[in-house]
Amino acid sequence: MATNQECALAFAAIADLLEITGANAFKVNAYRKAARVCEDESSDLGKLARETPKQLREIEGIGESTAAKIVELETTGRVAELESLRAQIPAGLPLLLTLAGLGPKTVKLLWDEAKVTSLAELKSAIDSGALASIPRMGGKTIANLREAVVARESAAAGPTRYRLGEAIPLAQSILKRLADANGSIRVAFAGSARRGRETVGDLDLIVATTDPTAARAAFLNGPNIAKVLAQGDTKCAVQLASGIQVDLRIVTEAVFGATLLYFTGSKDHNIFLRERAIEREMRLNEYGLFRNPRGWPEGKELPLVAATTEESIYAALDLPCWPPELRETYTSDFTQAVPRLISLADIRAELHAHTTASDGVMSIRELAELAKSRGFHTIAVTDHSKASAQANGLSVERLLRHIEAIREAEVQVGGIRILAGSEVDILADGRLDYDDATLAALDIVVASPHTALKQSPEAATTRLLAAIRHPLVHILGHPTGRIILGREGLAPDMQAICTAAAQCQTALEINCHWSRLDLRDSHVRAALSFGCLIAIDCDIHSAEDADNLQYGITTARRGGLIPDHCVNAWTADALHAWLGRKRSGVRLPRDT
DNA sequence: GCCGTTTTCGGCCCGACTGTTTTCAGTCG
Repeated sequence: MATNQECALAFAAIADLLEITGANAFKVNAYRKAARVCEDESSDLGKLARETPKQLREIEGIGESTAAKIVELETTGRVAELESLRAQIPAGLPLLLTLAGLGPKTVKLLWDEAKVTSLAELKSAIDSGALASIPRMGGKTIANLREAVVARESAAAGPTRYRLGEAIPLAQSILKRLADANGSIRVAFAGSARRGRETVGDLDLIVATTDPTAARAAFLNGPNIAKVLAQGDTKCAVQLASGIQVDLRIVTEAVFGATLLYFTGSKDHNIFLRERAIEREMRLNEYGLFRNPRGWPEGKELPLVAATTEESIYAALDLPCWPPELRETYTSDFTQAVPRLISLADIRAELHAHTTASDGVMSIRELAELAKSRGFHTIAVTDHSKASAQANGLSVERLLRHIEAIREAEVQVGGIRILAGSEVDILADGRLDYDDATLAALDIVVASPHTALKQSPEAATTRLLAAIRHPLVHILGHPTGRIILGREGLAPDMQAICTAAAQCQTALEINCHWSRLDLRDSHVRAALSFGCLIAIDCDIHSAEDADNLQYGITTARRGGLIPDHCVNAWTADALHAWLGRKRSGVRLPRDT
């Protein structure tokens, strides 16, 4: 079965190979866009290809040819065009495209003129001096190539990505230095980090300043810079010792919004905006939106329409101001009304937290005080169940004593509801780690998979459905168990999961830790389309985990979540009524 | 290859920086 990721990889590979052959650039772009769209698509492309292939064409960026290739991949496991391209082009060439500063034109040049077909051959061609006679191969270019080869050899295979929770603190520390520089007025990070993608390839920073020289110096003289990649008047780029590339744009305050808009992207959103500007006889670039009437004299300055804020530019284009998290291809229509997305301020309860009773570092009281300080009306204490022995999971006897301690703490702390709960393991076969009588003694049950995370999609689906349909379970915790850039986790049939979760009113969790973000954004979109409830929880083990809420919120916003569908955003009455419904003996579907 | 109140052809976003060049091609975002 072809996964969305496999479809994306196939299209990206076709794009790379076509590019090396010198194919039409728009055709190459179309394949690249198809790859991006496949990666972000929330429905299962393989399933669509099997059952309703016509629906593939309804996806923006998927046309007749790419839809046929998805069907081909699903039914035959291969794409003939990709195999044909691979037969024509040496297998080592696409890797060369990942070298810094090396693009398709140069790869083709090296292949044609120096018979370079692999990284090893490139290296020996550099060392032997064979490149010197090739047009446009000066000393500087060859030296840069040598450096890029060394960098590629020392790095792991493929380009490195960084998780959101690793990248954003880094961005903020550099922004602080820029904000402190003489003349600074505004600073911001943009790019995929601002859009909230779960991993980012680089960081894009913007500073509005009256003293560009000071901003530039503050940036280039920062700590941990391994290499300066570019240093112009308005644009600088460095590579940090950790490997991540950081780009900086230096602008005036008057154009800050236009620059922020442009560098936030996505690429596809920018193209949409610029095309919309053209339709209205305007031009959009990173310096602003300009009137561009037909017949305007060449070279004469265009009249400015808007530039200082993103809002003013969207307004001048007759568009609602789109939140960064939705500026992606999966927003099918940017002219529609913007949903009132959930935000940090909406969250009023934390429903997944651990204490020293299992593997947390805080006491019940400390947890409760932390939750109060955030203005929450409810905190749930959900320590691990007995199967999680590595996390000091609680036996039934310990759990019962823990419940008493929670009741006492609630009285002592005051001013906040402290729920007695458990993060109960979903065993590999779908049974829960406590019996029903024990679970019934709790106020809230979060059921999560922790082991057997490599089981088949079919087994995972059966397992998770059993937990979702269990009348005593409120929340399915980190449903796939994936670790970003670490492990794939379970791959259940999300359609079946969402259908059951909506029917049973069992909430699906977005686990806020930046290494999890599970559900992921595309799963949130799918879940909402089925009418599911969503929980956004920090899975608190220590106080700083509470700060991960921002990443869960960003993921929720990328999924289009509105407060009504998030149990953590409900009033205390609404939340406790929902929790109580599953404790009141109301029959819930278990076998459908 | 995709797309469509200029639709089945003919467009397709726009600019900065680098290096190799004397006016521009390639890469990148």
